[in-house]
Amino acid sequence: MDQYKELPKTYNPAEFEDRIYAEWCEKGYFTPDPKNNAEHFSVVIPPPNVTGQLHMGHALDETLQDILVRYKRMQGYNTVWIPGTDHAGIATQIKVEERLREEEGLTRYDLGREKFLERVWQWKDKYEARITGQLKKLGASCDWTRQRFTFDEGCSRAVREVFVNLYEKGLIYRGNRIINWCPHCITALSDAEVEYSEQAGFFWHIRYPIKGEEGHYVEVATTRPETMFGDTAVAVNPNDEKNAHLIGKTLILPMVGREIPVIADEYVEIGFGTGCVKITPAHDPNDFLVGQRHNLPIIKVMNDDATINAYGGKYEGMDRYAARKALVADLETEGYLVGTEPHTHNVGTCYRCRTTVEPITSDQWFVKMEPLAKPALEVVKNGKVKFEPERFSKIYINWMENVHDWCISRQLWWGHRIPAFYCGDCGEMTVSREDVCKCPKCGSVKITQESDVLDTWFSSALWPFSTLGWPEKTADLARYYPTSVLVTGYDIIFFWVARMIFSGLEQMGEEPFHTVFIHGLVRDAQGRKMSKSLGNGIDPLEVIEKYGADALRFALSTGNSPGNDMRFSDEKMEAARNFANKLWNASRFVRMNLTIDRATLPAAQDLAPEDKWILTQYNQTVAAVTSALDSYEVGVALSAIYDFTWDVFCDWYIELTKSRLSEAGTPGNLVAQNVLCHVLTGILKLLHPFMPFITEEIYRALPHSDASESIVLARYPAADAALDFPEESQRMRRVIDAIKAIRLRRNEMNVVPSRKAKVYLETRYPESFGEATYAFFRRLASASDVAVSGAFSPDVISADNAVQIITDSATIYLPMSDLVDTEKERARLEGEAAKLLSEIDRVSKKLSNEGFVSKAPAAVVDAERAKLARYEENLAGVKAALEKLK
RNA sequence: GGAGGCAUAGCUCAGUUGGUUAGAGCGCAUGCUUGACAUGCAUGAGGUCAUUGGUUCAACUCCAAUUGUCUCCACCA
Repeated sequence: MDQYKELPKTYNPAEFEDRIYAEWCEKGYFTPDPKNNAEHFSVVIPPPNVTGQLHMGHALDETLQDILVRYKRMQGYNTVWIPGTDHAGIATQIKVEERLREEEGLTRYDLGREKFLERVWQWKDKYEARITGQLKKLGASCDWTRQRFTFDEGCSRAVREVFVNLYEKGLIYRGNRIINWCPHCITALSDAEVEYSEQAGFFWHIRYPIKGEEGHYVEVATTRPETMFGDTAVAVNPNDEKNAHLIGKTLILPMVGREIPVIADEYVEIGFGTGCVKITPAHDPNDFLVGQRHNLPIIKVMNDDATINAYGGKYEGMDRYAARKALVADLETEGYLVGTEPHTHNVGTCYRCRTTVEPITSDQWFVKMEPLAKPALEVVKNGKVKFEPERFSKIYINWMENVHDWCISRQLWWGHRIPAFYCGDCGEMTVSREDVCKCPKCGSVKITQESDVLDTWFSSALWPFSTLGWPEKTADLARYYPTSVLVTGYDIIFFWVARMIFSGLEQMGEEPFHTVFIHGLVRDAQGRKMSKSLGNGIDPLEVIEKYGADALRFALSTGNSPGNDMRFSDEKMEAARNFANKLWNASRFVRMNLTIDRATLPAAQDLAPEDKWILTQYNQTVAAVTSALDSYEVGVALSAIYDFTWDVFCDWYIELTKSRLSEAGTPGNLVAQNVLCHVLTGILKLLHPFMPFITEEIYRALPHSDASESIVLARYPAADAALDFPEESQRMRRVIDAIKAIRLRRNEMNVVPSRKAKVYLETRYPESFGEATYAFFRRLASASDVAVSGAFSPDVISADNAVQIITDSATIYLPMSDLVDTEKERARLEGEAAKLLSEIDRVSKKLSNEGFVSKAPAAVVDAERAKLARYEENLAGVKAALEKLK
């Protein structure tokens, strides 16, 4: 066998991980065979932003996806995982601008739109390459022949198509509405892009003089006094007895001198503050609505960079905060300031640059959400799209039910330019799939394209079908849409998942995926969010370098339960690496004992009891792992593999085979080799989706009987009823229990392993303790010899010359009387008897409960009865032992 | 204001439809170079499963309330 080779003495992932990944790519394993007519399993990657590099959150996301993808691929599905990156409009533009400023002292305006965009494309190429490199390091089995970018030609065509579609249906409109404005990024933001944070501020109480009533004022309170330049009314609640008389009066805006009316609107809460609210339609979303109801003028007092404009009079040109300070001082001097009180409130900030956003009226493009939200709600409510875990569907529904129209225009340069064209002569606007050079209305060629670009999430929303070639009717689209599962963190349900769902439904008429598998955040060892500002981020590449990609993947998937955050620590990495090392060494041991060059599972009649036992355990593990993976319980699946590998296979089965392995050339030796090989190969396959590299490396070194040259293509194990041997498993269980009991007693008595003692086994199950098992006692229980009998006569072994151990299936005597303190021994036995008595009491009470016996399932009742019998038997044994002791 | 999560061993966390004596990793203790692994082997100590009540023959598990804690959404000038 040509792949057959030695495993190096130490586990050194760096030695083989890159090499193996390169081979996988070269062989094209990740590109699905077009002739494979099996059911499809398709996944699109949540495209990482080309702003930088992958962090631990990405590593978790990709690991989970790769586990599912590899699992399904091994199960024979026509599997594809489409990789790609996101152009990340604002985020990337900010990064490039920052670098431009730092390195060349330039702004984007210095370069101009075209030159600046060239720089961004250069940046994109660099970081996209870096990200794909990281994905490969991690072992992600993406189909790189299908790699995409949200701003590539195909995606751009898709974006344009969707935009025009929605526009033609009246679902995209242009309007002057209040939006969130980031004065630093100089662009509009959608609601989702605003993050609120508590900030300390003040309530300024200001009085507005009533016209014609010298000495009378209306008092209002505000947290943003500088917006008063844009006040166009003061509102009171018409049902407010205290203030109703003010309605219809005219006020004079202090410092400005403009006259504004007092209006009635129920939006004002009676009893809160003075009950009088200044209305600034241009700078507050609620005031904007009030303004619409009362046809109030909209006076915008700020420029795009949040400096005050001409409406601010002498404050013109000042920054909003400087103007606020100056204005408050002036109001105080002039006697308009009634008071200042500290106030903490939630302030909206830009999710990219943290600048406080300014609500501002502006001409922007919007997507009308109501008609889109309806079907998007429906598919989640009727289960066509399932969230895993289910609770996230509530969060989704709650958001979708309260969604506002989506502001999609951004005053940026980096992004999909809105396909609206304006005629310089007649002012006609044309929205078109093709670039417009001539005005369709007046024929003028003075055409300019809308300079705004689209929200980056507009293109990500199309990702599940734009990556498959839409709007072309491609084979991929027919085969892989809808995709099978979307894996992502709960933090982008609104930004992305929701928008993909309504976009998919609207454009494709079908939901973009059936399942949304949500995971939590990766936190640091103290449970804090990893962030740049805290500097507690951990670079996945550094971890891979130190421990290997497999260990990183293991650490990220073990103990991970869907939707829950997890902590990441060095400790976890060490545990992961130790497991990899364990597997490596166990494999090395198996490998060095092999003489066969092809493993085949022996016929049942040739198998030893321990073989049947391990096969049964293995089979149960396979069933547990597949069922866990089928329900996205990645952590549960992995822990089943871990336990089986370490505790069952390594700690027991390998030990149990050692005597047969030492007898070269015997039939038993060959059987042991074959079973070892079979089970180890099975472990590798079960584990491959989680730890792809080490499993591949070992797989190639084993003489397994699979036809496939790579474990990537091997068939995932399936539970097999023919491998269940309950009878033999039970027998083996008794032997193992006896060995453990002996070890325990010896340990309690501080007997060193080198001191051997004969084991006398008194048992009702002599068939469980056949001569073949004696070697196990010698090897694993420090037995010098073994004798088995239904009952030993007192002249063979008696209590005063032996330690007695009572187990469920045997009474064991160890002739080590010199080590026994009779008093201690009696105390121990009495303690055991007491414990058994209390258990017997508990169980018999349960069994004498009429309700339990009649209503509980028969199997449960039977189990309790068996338990009672066992306890009673053990108690009799303990009592007999006590008897003998005196 | 609305919604949701979490609360289990010293620490970090599992516990898949209610049913053995509630598990793991790390840490701790004791003993071991027992044919691969000290990144190891063996053995052990350690938990009233936050509190209270309810449903049930049976509750760590389901329901309600309470307390603590974290998060999301909305946002009152």
